[in-house]
Amino acid sequence: MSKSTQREDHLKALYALGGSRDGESDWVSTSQMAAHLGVKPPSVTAMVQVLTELGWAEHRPYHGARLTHAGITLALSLVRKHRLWETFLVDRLGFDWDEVHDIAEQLEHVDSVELVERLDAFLGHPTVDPHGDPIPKHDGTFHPRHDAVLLAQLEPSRSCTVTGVRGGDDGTLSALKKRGIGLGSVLTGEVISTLPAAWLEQLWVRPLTQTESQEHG
Amino acid sequence: MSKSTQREDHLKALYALGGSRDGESDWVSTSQMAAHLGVKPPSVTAMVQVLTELGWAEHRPYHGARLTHAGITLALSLVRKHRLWETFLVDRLGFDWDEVHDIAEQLEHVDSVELVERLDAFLGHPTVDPHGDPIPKHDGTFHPRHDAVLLAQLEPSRSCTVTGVRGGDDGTLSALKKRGIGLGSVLTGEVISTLPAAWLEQLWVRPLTQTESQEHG
DNA sequence: TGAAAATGTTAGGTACGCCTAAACCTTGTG
DNA sequence: CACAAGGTTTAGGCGTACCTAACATTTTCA
Repeated sequence: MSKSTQREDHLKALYALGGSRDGESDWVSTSQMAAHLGVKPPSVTAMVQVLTELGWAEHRPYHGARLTHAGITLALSLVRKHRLWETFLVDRLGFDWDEVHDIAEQLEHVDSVELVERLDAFLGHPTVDPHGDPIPKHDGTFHPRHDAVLLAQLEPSRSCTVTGVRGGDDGTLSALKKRGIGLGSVLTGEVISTLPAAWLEQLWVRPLTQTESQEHG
Repeated sequence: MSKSTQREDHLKALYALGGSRDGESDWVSTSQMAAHLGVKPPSVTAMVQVLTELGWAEHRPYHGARLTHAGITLALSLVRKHRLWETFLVDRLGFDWDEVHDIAEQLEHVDSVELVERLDAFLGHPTVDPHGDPIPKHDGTFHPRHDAVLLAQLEPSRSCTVTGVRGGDDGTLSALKKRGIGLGSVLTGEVISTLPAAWLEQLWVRPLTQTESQEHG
């Protein structure tokens, strides 16, 4: 595809690993990025230097890199594209939520602003993607996530329903599916205690109300 | 995008210029391809040699190149993808038919067989794209084109309706739109005589029956 | 605190796809 | 039938993005 596909991938890695709390992105090491992207650290160093020249990242040698404001804005537009395409693939084409990441990865690099906006409208301006992750709006802001907390933060033995999966690489997603867990699944206290500990930091859930809990025993 | 995007583009150029009558493709010169693709002839020579090694084309130095059977099959699957995406863009996202070529060009390089088949089903297994061009089936065969002939082959002063546009680069398409001509437009003898001669070889039309003609004077 | 271990960057090399310039057919015409 | 004009291929280079190996820095902990 286009020349800038790799730049975009590195930008996204920087966002995926460094996040953006209050418009500031965290420092990320080049080897972290390398692992995330499946390339070797020297390649990342080189690309980070390009991103720096473009004003999308800053690089402190031997310490790491992080996105600038301009970089965050750009990364959010990529995330937006990615999640809109995932929504299309699942809601309209009937893919399972654990199959769509790689395809969306390719679709998100298609270069057309008009396309993204029309896709958004076609999908009815969705606020979350099939993994429950929020879809950034055109201006880069998010729809607020209502009552969701990470499973790890839930009071012990409280029942809840799954509203999202953080990160969401296809490996984890199909593992979840094997256990019969998807968006909207109800998890009771007993079930939760049988889950791999790693998942506690990956599952977004909404605590069930008293009434809802009774329905599920 | 992926490494093979350029190979695919050269393959498509070979198909676009060499066609495929009864499973045989015509010889095409490298400079023709170069002009079509917007690159210089030596680049085409190099790529044609790659396609030859892959078994998708044969190359007679100083004479030209043409697709093998395997190459035709592959080219048809690209054409299929391209036309399905164009159909999606126009029918579902509401683009005009003269805006979609470049976007479809990018979408068609997304690598997923499953995606194409689901898209096809989602669109209701369309047989022609928004330009009226037939969409190859999964097995590489075409739905037969019913009564269509090129405008140049129409009996003089016979009225007809437009069923397709051959080639269909966006320049010609928007010129057509400016004249108010689209799929289904009715052309009378007088109107036809005012059209640029080049279009006579580009417009697929279906002659109107007696009854239909009377409705349009 | 001062190595050893871990991590990060620079150097040098490969593959791909493009370019220009030079060498090479093929062909049409005198 | 030779040779000029045209198009085609080969030769040599450039930019991107990747790699491995060598070098530099930071961190860790004896």
